[in-house]
Amino acid sequence: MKAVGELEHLVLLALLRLGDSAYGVSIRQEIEHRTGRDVPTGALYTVLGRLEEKGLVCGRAAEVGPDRGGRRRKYYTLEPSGERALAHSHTILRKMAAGLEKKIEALALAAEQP
Amino acid sequence: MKAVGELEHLVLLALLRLGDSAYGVSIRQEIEHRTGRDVPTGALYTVLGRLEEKGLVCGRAAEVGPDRGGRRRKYYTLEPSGERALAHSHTILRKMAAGLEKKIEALALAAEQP
DNA sequence: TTTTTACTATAACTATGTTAGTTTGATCTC
DNA sequence: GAGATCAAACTAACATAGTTATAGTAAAAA
Repeated sequence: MKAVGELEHLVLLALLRLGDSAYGVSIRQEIEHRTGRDVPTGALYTVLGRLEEKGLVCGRAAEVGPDRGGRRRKYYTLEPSGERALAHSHTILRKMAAGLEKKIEALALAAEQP
Repeated sequence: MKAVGELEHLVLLALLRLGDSAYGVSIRQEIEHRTGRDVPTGALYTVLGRLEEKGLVCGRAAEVGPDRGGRRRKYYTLEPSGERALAHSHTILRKMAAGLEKKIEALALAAEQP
């Protein structure tokens, strides 16, 4: 099985987290608020489109628009193949980092210092 | 700070693990044995080259050749900026996956079933 | 009817990953 | 000492993933 890219990985995690309420804006916020990683909106929609093409996620337009103004949301959910891809990539990284957690945490702390 | 790619991430983790003894072949084996992810040798050398260009790792040719036959090894070590990049990418992923470990493990187990 | 709000979309580009080889330099066998 | 063969690094061309800058859609508010 193929491993997904870095941003794809984050988006799949966001979908797992958000469940029913995952659409462009909420996905973006979830990633940015939780990790601080900037996700340009264009980047997000292109990866969502590619994940959909690959059959890893499924997107459907909402019945009604947002509370005030605005285009219809498009909600995304994980497909079984998306769950597998996520689990696969996650597992590879976990295995490779196993036992290094302390070291990596020390590096992260060191990087914060002036 | 920029996040590194998926294979770059794995290579940086391998360097942290292997310390002094990291060169093309040992890096490849470390990743494959530990995770099962296939790393074509060509792919590995191109990412090592690119990580070196970016200043995240430092490569030096070994003084002597291998035990029997063969071209000189080129040993790689992490530069401070490489340690920071690794810690950064690792932390983003960790934050995004925090609290989902059980769910992801369940998905991984489900994927193994027939 | 113009502006503002809330959202999705995309083309063109840059960066990362892969494939299918080639090259280098040593040692072994004859 | 002329291949064979081993251990390793390298490369060009291609494929996939990520980013930028910008545009489009649809509704409510002014």
